[in-house]
Amino acid sequence: MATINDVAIKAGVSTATASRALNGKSTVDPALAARVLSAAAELGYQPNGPARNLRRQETAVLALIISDVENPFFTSIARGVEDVAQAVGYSVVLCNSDESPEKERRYIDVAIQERVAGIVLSPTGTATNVDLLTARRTPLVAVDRALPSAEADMVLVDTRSAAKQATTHLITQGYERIGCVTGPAGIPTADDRLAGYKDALRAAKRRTPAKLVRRSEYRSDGAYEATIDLLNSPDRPDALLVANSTMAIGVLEALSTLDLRLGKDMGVVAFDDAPWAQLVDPPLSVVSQPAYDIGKAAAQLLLARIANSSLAYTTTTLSATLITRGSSTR
Amino acid sequence: MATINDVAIKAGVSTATASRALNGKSTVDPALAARVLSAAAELGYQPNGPARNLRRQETAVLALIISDVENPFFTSIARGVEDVAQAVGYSVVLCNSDESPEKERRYIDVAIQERVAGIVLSPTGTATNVDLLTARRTPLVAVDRALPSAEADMVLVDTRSAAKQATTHLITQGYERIGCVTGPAGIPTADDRLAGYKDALRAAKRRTPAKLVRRSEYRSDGAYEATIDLLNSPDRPDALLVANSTMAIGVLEALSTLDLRLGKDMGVVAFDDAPWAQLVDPPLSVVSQPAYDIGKAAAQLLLARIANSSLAYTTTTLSATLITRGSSTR
DNA sequence: CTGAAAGCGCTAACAG
DNA sequence: CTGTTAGCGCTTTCAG
Repeated sequence: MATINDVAIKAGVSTATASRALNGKSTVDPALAARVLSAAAELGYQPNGPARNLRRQETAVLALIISDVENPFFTSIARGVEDVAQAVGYSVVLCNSDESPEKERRYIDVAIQERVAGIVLSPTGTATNVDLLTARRTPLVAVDRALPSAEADMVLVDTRSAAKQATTHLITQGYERIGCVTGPAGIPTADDRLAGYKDALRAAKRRTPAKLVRRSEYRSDGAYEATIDLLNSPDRPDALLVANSTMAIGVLEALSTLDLRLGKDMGVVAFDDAPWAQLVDPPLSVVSQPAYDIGKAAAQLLLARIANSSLAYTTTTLSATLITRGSSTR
Repeated sequence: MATINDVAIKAGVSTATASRALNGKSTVDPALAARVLSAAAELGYQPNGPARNLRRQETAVLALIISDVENPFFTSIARGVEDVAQAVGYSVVLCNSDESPEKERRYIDVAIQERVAGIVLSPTGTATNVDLLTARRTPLVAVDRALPSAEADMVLVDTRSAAKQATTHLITQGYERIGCVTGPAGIPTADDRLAGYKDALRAAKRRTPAKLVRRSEYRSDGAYEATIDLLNSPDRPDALLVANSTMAIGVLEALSTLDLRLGKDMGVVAFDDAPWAQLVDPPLSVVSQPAYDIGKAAAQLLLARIANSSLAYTTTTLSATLITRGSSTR
């Protein structure tokens, strides 16, 4: 594999000049630069990234560690990050922690070892440990879920008030016994959405019976089981707030299993406007989160911090939007 | 940031010994090794990846370049690749080419420059150029879509015969005028599925009117437009074969816009068993592809080739399964 | 079993 | 504007 030295020899210059020419430094005689460039092209020269990174002590790579590649919410974030990063010449590598603190931990290690310029992370939960990152002053932006330590920028969604709003909507629509299917305790979004749900019931002077709440992993099969269990309980709810779109799939499957009509027998509002939300009958009411914008904002913050590490840490909170469709109307 | 030299000094040994101990070489006095390890822990030592990679002239990183992160088919492949790679200590970085040959090209360059150990690629189409890779003998496995050059392993699906089978099913169900909504010309899967569709019509001695075929990008909005156009044409079909699940969303939206009943007015079979396929009413008939297994097989082939570059190139073809549900029954 | 020393490919002082 | 040279942090001969 051709090295910069090969290019230099072929162009009849020193490696330093070759390097300068290849990197577009202005301080090179145009004629020499042209020779270098064509020599490089002829040899099919590709710079050696590790060598360059070692020497420069920096890389133009961002790591994006997300908790579930199969969730459209996170892939939208990924596109936001990617678009911003690409525009300024950074590459993005995507890592899937799969809601597993160990995998997350391993990817954080890899990111440190590869000396990425910065990390966008959706923490798996309270077990997330970013001490390594803060100790090393690796730029970090947390998305979707807050980090206990404030040593990072964060881009969040006002998920609690959105949950409250969605629940209030269900109340207004005349549902009497509203339940909630949410994610595991310890995941901020799961807890916040549950809290918002309770806020709404409290504001409406309703009791908030623990019997109407179920938790499971953020997965459709878990949500299916949880919903079946909930709907078979003596005090079956007549509406549900569901904490994400993956879970919504399980919930809707459960309704189908039990032959309950969406909207009429069971009002449903779910977080995340999945691509299929309007295909079910009646269409699914959702809390739409600005996933792409989250990714964009996160990448911008990260790049800003890479450029200037002394910036104050910020928390950006974006708004979610309730979109009411047929599934929450009788 | 602590280097291996700091660790060595703290442990009172040479960097060579520190390196050996850290890498678990057997030829180190256990007592010294222990000293090194604890020194490393105290200093929070993290190896410098670029330096190691530079010296070793190899990395334990695989690149996975897929054409659409938002398509569940590709994210399933990603999980397959990841599970196999993780198990043997390789990391996987995911790159989203977004069906764009330029982005794909850029990511291939990045992968070469970072000297990844190997690449799993779902080519964007005929424009894909892997000459750089073959010239450098970078191990490469193509998934989902064949590469013209045979200088790579491939893991494919018998998509043409699956398309034929699906179309034959629609014929058997009594649909008279079967159309096809597929992807852009030049993308092998789009062309193969169309070819399989034609195979079936020919086998049934039916004419294959070009009027019943529409192409668009592999996206829901494109498929929506294409379907509206198709269904507004004088010879509206009464059934459709749809080339992937992203397009299926657009097709189903179009049916809804035109107030056509799925199954009854318009039979539909789509490729890919998306998570939501059973939620629509009636449930969507699909051609289910073994995406996770594709990823697994691809990673295994890639690792085998990394270990032994002289292996013969292979093409693995997995089978897709037709799953008939309500959307293809009157 | 351990240490000294070389060198992976590149960039950035520093001279000229 | 160009060349020489040092060295990024690590692994790996090669001696001892």
